[in-house]
Amino acid sequence: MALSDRSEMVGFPTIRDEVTALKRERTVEAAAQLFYDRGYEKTTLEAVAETMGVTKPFIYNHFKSKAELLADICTRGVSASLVAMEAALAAEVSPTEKLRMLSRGFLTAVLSNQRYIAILTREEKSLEPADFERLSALRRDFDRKLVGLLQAGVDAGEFHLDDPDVAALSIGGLVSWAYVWYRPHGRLSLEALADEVAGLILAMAGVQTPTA
Amino acid sequence: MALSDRSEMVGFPTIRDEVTALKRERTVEAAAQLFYDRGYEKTTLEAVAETMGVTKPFIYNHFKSKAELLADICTRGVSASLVAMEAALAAEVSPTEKLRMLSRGFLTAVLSNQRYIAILTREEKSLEPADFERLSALRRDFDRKLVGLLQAGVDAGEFHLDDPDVAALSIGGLVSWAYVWYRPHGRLSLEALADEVAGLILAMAGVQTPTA
DNA sequence: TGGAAACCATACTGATGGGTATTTTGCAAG
DNA sequence: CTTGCAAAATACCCATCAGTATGGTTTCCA
Repeated sequence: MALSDRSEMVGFPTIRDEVTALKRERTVEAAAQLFYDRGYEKTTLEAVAETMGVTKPFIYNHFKSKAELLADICTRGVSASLVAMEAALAAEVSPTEKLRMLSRGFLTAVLSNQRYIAILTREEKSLEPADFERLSALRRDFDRKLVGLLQAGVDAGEFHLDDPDVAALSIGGLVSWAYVWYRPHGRLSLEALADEVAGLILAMAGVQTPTA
Repeated sequence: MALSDRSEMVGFPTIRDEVTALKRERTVEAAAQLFYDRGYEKTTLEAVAETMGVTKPFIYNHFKSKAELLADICTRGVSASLVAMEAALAAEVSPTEKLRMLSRGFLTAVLSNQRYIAILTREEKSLEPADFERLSALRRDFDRKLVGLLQAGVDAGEFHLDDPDVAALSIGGLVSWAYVWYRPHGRLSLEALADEVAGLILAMAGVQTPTA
């Protein structure tokens, strides 16, 4: 109502918006930690608020429902994976090197978003139908692109695969499942792990290079 | 109290016990279907009872809590996987053939227990701590045995792997994740799928056999 | 410095659902 | 037919929690 309504000046004002964004971010982080540790349905928004030192209405000022918070969390892991996919596909290298890049980038995306990936996997039934559909579409997009990459490698004579569809699903599963067993301070660094896994995936694709 | 108390005559009486077992089994099946479709926390025991044409106390006559029902469901998938593992290890064949047997058997176990595996993966946070620990131990046992098999293959010069631990986790993930994408009446039969996946896993292990 | 608006806390509501006390039913033996 | 018992149904309790109405407090600007 006020004349000095800033919300119309798109792209301009910031301080306030940045504060708002920060609060959203902190809320997502706190919620993700608890959803990851205890599960979505067993986590109350009051518990989330408590770990942040605020109360429930604080959350409702930034998210319209618990499910919206969940959707925000779930979107992150999928988006990161898709970014890795796009980066690999955009590189001007052979299919073999694209698959290596993808494997490393995808695993890195999954593991540096471990909580978010875990929550998506476990709690997808709690998403609003619209969000569920949106995320499913992103996953299908990822799978489609992976099949395309594998097929290109087969056509180029670099990969040897009977069935690129099954291979794509297998690779997707191998990497996606890593959220289950990965521990941040384990024996191998994320880098070393990414190299190992990329080697396994290339071997699976039938690339004619004996294991490094 | 009655003199003719049959419950003491272990190994004998059956009809009544079989009826009880049947009721438990039907309850588990109905619950698994709903837990799988809607999620554990979003499924009420009343809904489970309704699909069976009974009411809630019926369930409480056979299970002491909702969590016990969940534990029963979750145990099935892990047990089936372990059976497949034992069968492969017991066979008197080369590591390569053991790994092929294991791959086929493990995938078959996962996919013919698709609902149970999905529920275990998604709802493990809702298990009683004791059940969670018991199932975690079974999974660790499975992983340990898989590492052992891979190491034996490396030692025999049949497999070529830098890091059997990472390879074991990768194989475990590849197969376990299949519950996500498998559809019973899809393009490939379970048999054909098992062959495909076994081929991919052998390639990943560095077995020197060009893809079939 | 005044004033308003955004923001957040306190306190509440309403519905849901796990679990149970009590009653009823049905079956089996006498 | 009747008595007895197991098992299931009806009806209930109560703790929990998503979401909200209201009132105080800080912040931002004139």
